[in-house]
Amino acid sequence: MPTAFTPTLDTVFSALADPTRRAILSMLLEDDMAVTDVAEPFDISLAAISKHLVILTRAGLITQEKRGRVKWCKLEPDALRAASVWMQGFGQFEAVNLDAFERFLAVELDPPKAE
Amino acid sequence: MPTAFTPTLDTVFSALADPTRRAILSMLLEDDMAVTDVAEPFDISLAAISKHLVILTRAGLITQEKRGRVKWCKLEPDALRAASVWMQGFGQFEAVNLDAFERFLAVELDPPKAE
DNA sequence: CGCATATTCAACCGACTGGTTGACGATTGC
DNA sequence: GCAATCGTCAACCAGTCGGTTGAATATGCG
Repeated sequence: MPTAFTPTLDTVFSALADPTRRAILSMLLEDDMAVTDVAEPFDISLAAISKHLVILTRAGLITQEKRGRVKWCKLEPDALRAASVWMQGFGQFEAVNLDAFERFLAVELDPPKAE
Repeated sequence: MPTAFTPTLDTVFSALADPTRRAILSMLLEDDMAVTDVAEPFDISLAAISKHLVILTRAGLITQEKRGRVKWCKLEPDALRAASVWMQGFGQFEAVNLDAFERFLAVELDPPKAE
């Protein structure tokens, strides 16, 4: 049974490290999809896709809901927040010599625009 | 020899997927460090740390410069930009909140500091 | 009911990972 | 010169990863 997974930076970053999984996430940005439809554009087996979806689920990046015999995959972008925050701790790295907390405040007051 | 590494999302995310490597990056936020000093707080061999530093270098997250017999490690936070932008595509996470920052502190700045 | 569809399970495979140890080249300092 | 220090290299190991195939489990449909 799906015990309550507690996504960590480890699981999130390693889930994101695979290009197939990132592509799946991008697809789910458009809309929820069934497992078979997720698999369709890829050249690998359905079982392999199923495993990727398990990994994304354990990372909290998607949820899956079974309706009838179809399992729908839904993006959960909130799971990226902790990782994003972690990275932003490094992002504002100007010449100023800020410690981690000051840097965080700077990010919070003036969030970087993803250009 | 400055082999032109072309850091990809793959290399960056998989570099970030390891807690030891994230801890190293956090340590380098404070200041540049020699390899031996990077290794000091960890319970693993110097050779293992050296391998981690190679992975961080190939991801573009740090650079290393040898002065005398000491090799200095320097954080290169710009390498996070592409990954950060990619993640921003999924969530309009507005300004980060304090909960998220506390998780950042608890999880990532917890590991032992090198003095 | 019986068959097709949707998805996972189980076993297996080769490649990669993170770790070890010991030897090694380079540099420093007595 | 010689010994200690800094860091990497090479070989090895156990475990994980991404993939396969084939069987199994649900569910829907005619």
